Amino acid sequence: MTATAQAKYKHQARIIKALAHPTRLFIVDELSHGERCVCALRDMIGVEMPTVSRHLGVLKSAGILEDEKRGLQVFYRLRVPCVLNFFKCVEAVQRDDCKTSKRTAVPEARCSA
Amino acid sequence: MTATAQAKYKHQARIIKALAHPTRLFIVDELSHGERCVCALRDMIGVEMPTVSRHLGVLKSAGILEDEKRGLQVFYRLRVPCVLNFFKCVEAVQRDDCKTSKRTAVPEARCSA
DNA sequence: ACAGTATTTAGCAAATCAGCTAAATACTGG
DNA sequence: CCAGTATTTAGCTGATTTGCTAAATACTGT
Repeated sequence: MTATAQAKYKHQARIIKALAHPTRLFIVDELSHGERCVCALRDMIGVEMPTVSRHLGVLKSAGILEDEKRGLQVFYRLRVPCVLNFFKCVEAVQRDDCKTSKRTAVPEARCSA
Repeated sequence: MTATAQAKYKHQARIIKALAHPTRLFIVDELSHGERCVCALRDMIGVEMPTVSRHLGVLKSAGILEDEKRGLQVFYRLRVPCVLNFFKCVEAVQRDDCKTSKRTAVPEARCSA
């Protein structure tokens, strides 16, 4: 593996790693319905504010979210909605279908994410 | 967040976390071209065999890879090819486009992963 | 300016992860 | 069965991550 390839995978891993946490997946899922302030997310998730803030920071610095301060509150929203499609593929992994094998006549449409 | 929702996100996070490492991304990318034995991957990656084996184990137990032993060698292949589409979306995050904003006339096709 | 609210930053302890070496396991050929 | 090769498992150390509390920062309304 060349040095440039290694740098590429490292950068990509950082983005995927930002999604690799239950709380952050919930946040992304929730923000797919529209922007939310930190306090609203904290109420839904049920952890302390600093913890939510840190998770949001991870997603933001990965480039997945963007924020906007309005008054006292900071609102976060999805910056790159295509991450929602990750869910479809993850479900495919869970369902045990969408395999390479030809014998399963699984419609590729369901596995496109 | 309900207990069942929490369990769902936890399981999904485990799958995504399996992909969240440069070496494992390389492995997935490489296996998109066909099955490979552990020794071939080790040569390409340049780390010790046990390390490669561990990475493969992580991907396998997440349900992303499957393996088949033939003689002395173990061959790994993608079990759920849709994970390859992750790369497209990750590139979109890197490119800074595919945003929610309407002003960028970005074709959604490129952002579908 | 002050008091109060929303958020972030700092710093700590527990848990998890990544790579290594050494040892165990699985298979092949003689 | 024995020697040799491919792979996995165990066990260690250092680095990273997570969630917490306490403190700092940013803004609003009076």
